Amino acid sequence: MPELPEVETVVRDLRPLILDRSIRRLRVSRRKLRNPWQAAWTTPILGQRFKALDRRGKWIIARLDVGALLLHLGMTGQLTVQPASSHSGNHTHLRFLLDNDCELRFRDVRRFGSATYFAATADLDVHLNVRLGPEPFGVDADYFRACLRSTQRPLKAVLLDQTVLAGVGNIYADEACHRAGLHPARVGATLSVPEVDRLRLAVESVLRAAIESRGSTIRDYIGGSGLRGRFQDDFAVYGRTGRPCVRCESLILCLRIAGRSSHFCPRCQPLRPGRR
DNA sequence: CTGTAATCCTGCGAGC
DNA sequence: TGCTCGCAGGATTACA
Repeated sequence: MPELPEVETVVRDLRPLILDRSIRRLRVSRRKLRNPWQAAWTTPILGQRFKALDRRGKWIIARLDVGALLLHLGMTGQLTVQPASSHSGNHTHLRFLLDNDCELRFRDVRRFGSATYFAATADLDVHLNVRLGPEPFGVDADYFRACLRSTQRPLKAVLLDQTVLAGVGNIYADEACHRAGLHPARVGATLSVPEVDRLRLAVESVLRAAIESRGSTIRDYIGGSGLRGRFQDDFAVYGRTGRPCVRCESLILCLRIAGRSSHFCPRCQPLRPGRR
């Protein structure tokens, strides 16, 4: 669920709520996340303070005095700070009690999320760098052109590939293709240089706009302070199958591309490059 | 090597 | 109303 704009919003929300706060206690549910929390990680983090909160792609890095926590929200993850006395919903898997009687809570219905403690931040950097390409802002034009020129995969698959760009998911891949006027099934290598450049700028602009709106809430997503996002109101194609294109009024179609539902306007985003 | 499909999990809406 | 089916924002692995 959460893609880059949602994760960025969570991180921004949480910074003033947890930085320089120490961890008094950690409670772990018995249900296992994708990477089950190891009992051996609990004692080392007790008493430590949150020193920084960063985002890399869709990953959240909470740096402690020693080492760091690496979190991923998966499809339904929620990371919030609430008074420790308040009711924590079901599927709350981690509860970090802070020194101000608030709790940092990790809730995840589908349990596709993960939380890991790295005692050595060098290990964490390696872990991230082998999985992730550059952040999708200010991307080098030659790099992105090379990524597309060398592949037979559809655009949709390239945009979802975290080793090409870190942070784009299904929603923003579709929205970026629409902004660029490119069909999501177009094969990467068939794009002209201006088309590739258009796509790179479209990705950047849609992500910036979504961050401005605190991300998109379809169902589960909430920010670190519990607020919903607003960008779902600005979707041009995602989840708008059968409704008119906001630009040309053609009906939005939905196809399965690269294993994911992909929404596009057949007129604004022709599969065969015609005049446009 | 490159690209696609199955897998992990729960909840919800559509359709019968 | 109640049931089953298919699908959902992600990442990893296993396979063609």
